[in-house]
Amino acid sequence: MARREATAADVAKKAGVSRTAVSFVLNDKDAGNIAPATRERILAAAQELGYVPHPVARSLRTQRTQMVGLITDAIATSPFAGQLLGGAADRARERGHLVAVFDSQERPALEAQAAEELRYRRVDGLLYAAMSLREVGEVPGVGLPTVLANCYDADDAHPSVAPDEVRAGETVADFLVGMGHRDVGVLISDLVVAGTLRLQGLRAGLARESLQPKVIEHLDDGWTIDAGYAATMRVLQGEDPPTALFCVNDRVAAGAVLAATRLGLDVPGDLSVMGFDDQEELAANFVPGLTTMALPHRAMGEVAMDRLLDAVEGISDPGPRRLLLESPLVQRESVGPPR
Amino acid sequence: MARREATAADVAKKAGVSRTAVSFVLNDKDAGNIAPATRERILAAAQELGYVPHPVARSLRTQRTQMVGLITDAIATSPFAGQLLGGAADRARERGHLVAVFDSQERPALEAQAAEELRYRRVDGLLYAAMSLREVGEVPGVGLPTVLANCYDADDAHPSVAPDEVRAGETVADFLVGMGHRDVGVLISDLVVAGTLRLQGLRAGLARESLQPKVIEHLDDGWTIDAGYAATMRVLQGEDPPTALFCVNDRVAAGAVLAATRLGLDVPGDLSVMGFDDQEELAANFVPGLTTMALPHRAMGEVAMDRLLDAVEGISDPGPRRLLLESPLVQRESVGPPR
DNA sequence: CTGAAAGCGCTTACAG
DNA sequence: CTGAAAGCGCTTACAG
Repeated sequence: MARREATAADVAKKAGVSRTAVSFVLNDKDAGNIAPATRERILAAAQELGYVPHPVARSLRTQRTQMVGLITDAIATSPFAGQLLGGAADRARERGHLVAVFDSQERPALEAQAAEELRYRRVDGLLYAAMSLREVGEVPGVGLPTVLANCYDADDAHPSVAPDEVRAGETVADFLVGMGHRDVGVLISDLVVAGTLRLQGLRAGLARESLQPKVIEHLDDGWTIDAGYAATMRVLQGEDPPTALFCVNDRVAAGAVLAATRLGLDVPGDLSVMGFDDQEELAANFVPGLTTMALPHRAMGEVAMDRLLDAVEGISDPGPRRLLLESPLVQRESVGPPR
Repeated sequence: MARREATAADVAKKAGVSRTAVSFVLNDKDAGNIAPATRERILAAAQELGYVPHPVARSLRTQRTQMVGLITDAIATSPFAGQLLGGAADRARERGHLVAVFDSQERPALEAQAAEELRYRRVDGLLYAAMSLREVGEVPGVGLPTVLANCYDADDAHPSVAPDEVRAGETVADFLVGMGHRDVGVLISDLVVAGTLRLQGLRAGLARESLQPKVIEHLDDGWTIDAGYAATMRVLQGEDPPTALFCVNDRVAAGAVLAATRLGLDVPGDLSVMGFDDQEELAANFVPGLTTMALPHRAMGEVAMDRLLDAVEGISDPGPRRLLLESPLVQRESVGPPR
């Protein structure tokens, strides 16, 4: 442990060459410059000494840290943060970059501060990840390559990756109609832009069959279990309730199932409940299991990181500024044909 | 933007001093070495040029990166990852350190690889965070200061921070007994060590009142909503069911409420349900809201990071190797007096 | 084909 | 009280 790590100089000495030669060979810049025999000698020496270039020294020289910053608004509270972050971190590691994480805890002032701190640390690029889809205002770009995940800026100044929420809404409409439903209720609030887009898609899908939502019940505050519960109670106690309920997310859907259960109704026999998000530990494990749209959280993280590293490495990005990813439908037990 | 950032040399020139003097003043090492007037001149010049020392260059010189690595086993899937990670990252930032995150995705092989990669990157220390309490085997320490959060190694080779699960179990027992319950059922599995400890605490607490668990129902597989649902169905359909159910976590408790509801029972009127974890978006928003033990996830992250940075900075740590944190009881609506 | 030298930007013994 | 110099470990134009 006290033993000093080997440096390029040690390798050079052992191989009987200059440090230049060592650097060339280890960075594969030796094309036609180093004799094959010398090359072998250097490689052997490096291997024997367990030599790996010192990344800090290299960074100082190359002006690259092989490190990107990830700024997120709510890592602490979102059930999805993990997937997006995991996807981004995995991809970064595969491409030789470290990920430094900052959580602004929904305080925008901290975001600017985080960007500044990361720029000062000389990260190579910045990834902004929002935990619920939204349009962001000013992005503190601070002159670094920047990509947005699960959010976008109004003028598409930065490349972004987000789910195709409208398309997902259409998929839900097609699915419910295909199942035989014509009376579809909606539990929603437009607090978050994703809600508006999902409803827009649902409407478009229903419209193709000359249908429209039967009731649209506004959630009290937030997309929570209890808000879904309360809204469902109102819908089911109204007259001529719908046969299917489109819920803006899985927590609201869970609340809907809970309410129906409390009223002695069977899901999906008496009421089909459609969720959204395929939330970890919730959708698959509810009783009945929730049929839902699985948002591509991990893929968003991966694709966004790829776009960012492409920019960092100067690879041109021919994709659209705002890239929309599709969501797969996950069929479980909470949706069935109407009775 | 094309403008080069100011360096210490620029500041020195502007202030008419040497780079040595600049470094001394900016690092507060000028005690009795630099004339006050000179000091002022240097500070003014630095301010004017917006000079901040280049962290990479500093790292190369000081052999410190002001960066710690956080290795976690399941950031992607745990609802708690965020709080722990957020607490740790916040504290690190306050103390001038960046946090590089690695997710091993429950593949132990990746953990060793992550530790190796982080050592290579010259992080100053390593924090291991497990998403459910467990005893870890070999910790790839790789010779760096290392602290464990929400886990510990058998021989306490590294400092660790974890919740006092036994104590929490006792608290639950006291609470339920104080509420008037004498027939307490338990929904548990010993898949995770926390379950065993919680039950141990509950037993100890009940024993003080000469009571013991009335039924102990083993969960099918995992601490999930559906497992809690199935176990509760078995308990409630048995003869002479308990008046209160101690659930090993909030998801199991949610399943218990769901099952009771499906049987037409009222919670807490007919059955009190006690959860564990105060899980984000679940405990507070279930109907009824879950009474539960709030594990100190954020505090664990903060305390673990503090212990780590103390070690990195050579501050002696007088605390116990294995530090146990208390969990507060959060009272909501799912527990009441028995009828 | 190969190596001596400069330089990335900083900190810190050391000499005055 | 102050500054010249070495050195952290690397990469890369440049000269041979």
